[in-house]
This record gives sequence, structure tokens and C-alpha cells, in this order.
Amino acid sequence: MNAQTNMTIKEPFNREKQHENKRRAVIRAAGEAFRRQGYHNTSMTEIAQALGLTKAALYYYVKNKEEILFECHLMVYEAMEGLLEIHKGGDKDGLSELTYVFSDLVKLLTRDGLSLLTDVSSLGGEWKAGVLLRRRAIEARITAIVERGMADGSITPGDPRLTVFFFMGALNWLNAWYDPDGRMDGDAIADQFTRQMRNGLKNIVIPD
Amino acid sequence: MNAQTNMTIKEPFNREKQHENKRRAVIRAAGEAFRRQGYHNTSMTEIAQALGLTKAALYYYVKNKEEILFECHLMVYEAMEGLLEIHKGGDKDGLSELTYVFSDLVKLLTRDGLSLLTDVSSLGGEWKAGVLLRRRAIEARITAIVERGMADGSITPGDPRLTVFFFMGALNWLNAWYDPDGRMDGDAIADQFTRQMRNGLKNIVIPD
DNA sequence: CAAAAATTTGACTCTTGAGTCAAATTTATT
DNA sequence: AATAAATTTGACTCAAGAGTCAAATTTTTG
Repeated sequence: MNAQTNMTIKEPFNREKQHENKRRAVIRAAGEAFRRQGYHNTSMTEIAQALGLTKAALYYYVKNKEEILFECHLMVYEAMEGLLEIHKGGDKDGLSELTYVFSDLVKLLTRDGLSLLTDVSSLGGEWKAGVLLRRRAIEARITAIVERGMADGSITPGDPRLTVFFFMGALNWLNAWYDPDGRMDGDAIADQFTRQMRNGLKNIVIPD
Repeated sequence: MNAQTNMTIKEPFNREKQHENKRRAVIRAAGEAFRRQGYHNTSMTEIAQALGLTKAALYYYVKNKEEILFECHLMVYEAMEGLLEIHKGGDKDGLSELTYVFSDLVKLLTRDGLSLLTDVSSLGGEWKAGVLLRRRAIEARITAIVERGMADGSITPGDPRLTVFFFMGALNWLNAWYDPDGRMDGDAIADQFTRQMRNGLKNIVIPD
């Protein structure tokens, strides 16, 4: 293992890493703009300017605008799946697991520009299908937790899918009002949201 | 009051009414398309085709595409304000009023193509401001109900605005998944959503 | 039916923004 | 320094779609 070997192995890896990092930055910048102004109200030129580049340069990192939107979606979904993974398989009851998951999801979305985009229609066939598949997979995993909670008696009976749609709305609606640079604290939001979600589902006798 | 008088008074009125009705139809058709595909993925030509017309004809009823989007927003907000008006000033406590309002809101949005659009960014200055003002007015009215509920002890204490954002998300998220032609019953959705919202807010001691 | 008013259209212009590409520039390698 | 590889750019093409308008068509009215 001489210097030569080290270089031929490490250098190219670093190169790719550099490239990949810059690519990420592009997706990031685009994502923030998309969140604020929407996909179609954000031009490639704008995205480039946010990075001190020229539109043409972006195409060195990315196939086209649609791919950027796709990756934006994916980036969040990946993070969400990571969260689900972390909280999986505890011996807690359904409601408890859901509580932890939901709380972390809110925290995830109130941090560093990571945010759920809702514009799926701007993706063509293949890509759109991919995103929807991914979204449904996540919803399915959360639904499964809810179902488990209903089965173990911790969550009030009801249509599990509806149950999930209800509080997923809160997450998706975040983009419309939450300002990362504002004075609202992500953790405080997470706390109140989580309590509201949890109390809405807890299976106890609630007086009229 | 001869025939002449009747005509000069009635006819023009009817004319305008016809015109206004067709205008409404344009907004309606556009709104449905916007909901499904988004504003920018819907061309004026498509909207026209949905009505058996030509793009050019639309401009007889409407100033431009932006105006259509504006009216789409307004149409829903108007209906929502109507609902709020209906339930106003009962002697009920805050939570009760909120329950009725919310239930009716869900029903409103699961009926006849009336649906909340989220794309505000595609509106320019004046129009955008108008829509946001209207939206905030509605949120303020609902927030006021929540505040009253917290004051009279029917709703769990907390940041009222956060409280409202949470369940307003459920309404806005409806568009993403609810299919009017599907087999889900609007009333059933309203029932479960309302229960979930209400339980989430009810001010009782909830065990861990 | 004829005149007038209302409605619709075909064919057009214009702008915006995505995407391309050969050449220039910068960075790494020997 | 010279060469090669990576990165960036200016200047371009191209398509889509919004909006216009004079003329054609349809509807209403007297």
C-alpha cells in the first residue's frame, strides 16, 4: 500500500463525493425555493443564482428541473423513513410509538429547510409514480402503527387510513405557515402538535 | 308597470345573470382542474375544452388566468365565512361551536368540487395579498372560537394559533387524497375527523 | 325578417423559461 | 510549466402557453 495506491483509491472517491455534495446543495437550494414559491414559480436561473452559479452549470449536476423536484420529494421521504426505522420494534403500544414518531416528524420538518412538498402533479409519469409509491409506503407504515394501536386498545377504533390522513395534514400544512426564520420554536410546535394528535386518538372514555 | 317596464328591468338583469352563471361555470371548471393537476399544469385551453369552448372565449368572461385562480380561492373562502356566520353567537361553549363549525367545514369540502387550493404563490401582489387577507380573517375567526373555548374551560390551554393550524391542515390536505368520485362518504369523514379534532382539544384530565 | 347585441372563434403575437453546446476558465496531476 | 480533467459560462434554440383581435357566428329583439 504505497502512496500511489492510496491516491488511486481515495482521490476518485473524494472527487465523486465533492460532486455529490454540490449536487445535494443544488437540490437543497431548489427545495427551499420550491417551498417558498412553488415549483413553477421558481426558475432554474433563480436556483443557480442562489448558489452563485449560472443556469447552465446546474445541468452539470442534474438532468433537468423535474429531476430536482423528484429528489426534493425523495430527500424528505428518505428522512421520514429513517425516523420510522428508528422507532420500529419497541415493545411499546401503538399509541406510544405513534407519539414518538409524530413528534420526531414535526421536529424534522421544522429544522434546516427540510420540508414536505405537495406538488406531485408537476412530475411526469415515471417520476410521479415513484414519489406516490414512496409516499404511500410511508403512510402505510404509519397506518400500520395506528392499526396496531387499535388492536392493542391504545387507540380509539376507527378507519385507520382516515386517522392517519387527519394528522398527516398537519405536517403537510406546515409549509404554508411555518417560517424557519420566525420566532416559533420547532420543539414547542412539536410538543403541542403531538399532544393534540395523541389526545385525539387516545382510547379512553371521553365525556360529552 | 307595463310590459315595457317589466322588460327593461328584468331582461338586462337576466342577461347579466346568464353571463354571471357562465362565468361561474368557468371558475368551477378551472377549479376542478386546478385541484387535480395544479394551477400551472392546467392550460386555459384545457379549461375551455372542459366546457366545450375555445380558449379565446374564456376571455369574454374573465380577465386572465390569474383572476380565475383568485376567484377559486375566494369562492371557497366565501362559503367558509358563510358557515362561520351560521354557527356564530350560539350560547354554546367554545368547543361545541368549534365542533359544529369543523364538521360543516369538512362536509363543505367533500361536496361538489368545492375545495381549498393551496397555490397562493402563483398570484401576483394585489391578488395574493387579497387571498392571504381573507384566509387570515377566517383563521382569526376560528382562532377566536378556540380562545373562547380556552377561556370558558372547554378547550385545553395552549397556543390558539398552533391549535388551529393543526386541524386546518387536515382540511387543506383533503385535496391530496380525497376523491369525490370515490367510495368514501363525506359525512363519515366529517364524523371521524370531527371526533379526532374534538378529542384532541377537549379539556379533561387525560391519563398517560 | 332585419338590425343589433351577445358570443365564439381562428389565427396570430409575445414572453418566459427550460434545455443545449462549444468554448472558456478553473483546478488537479505529473 | 504543461497537460489533462473538471467545472462553468455565454449565447443560443425551442416549445408551451397566455393573451389579443378582427371577423364570423349565434341569439335576441322589435
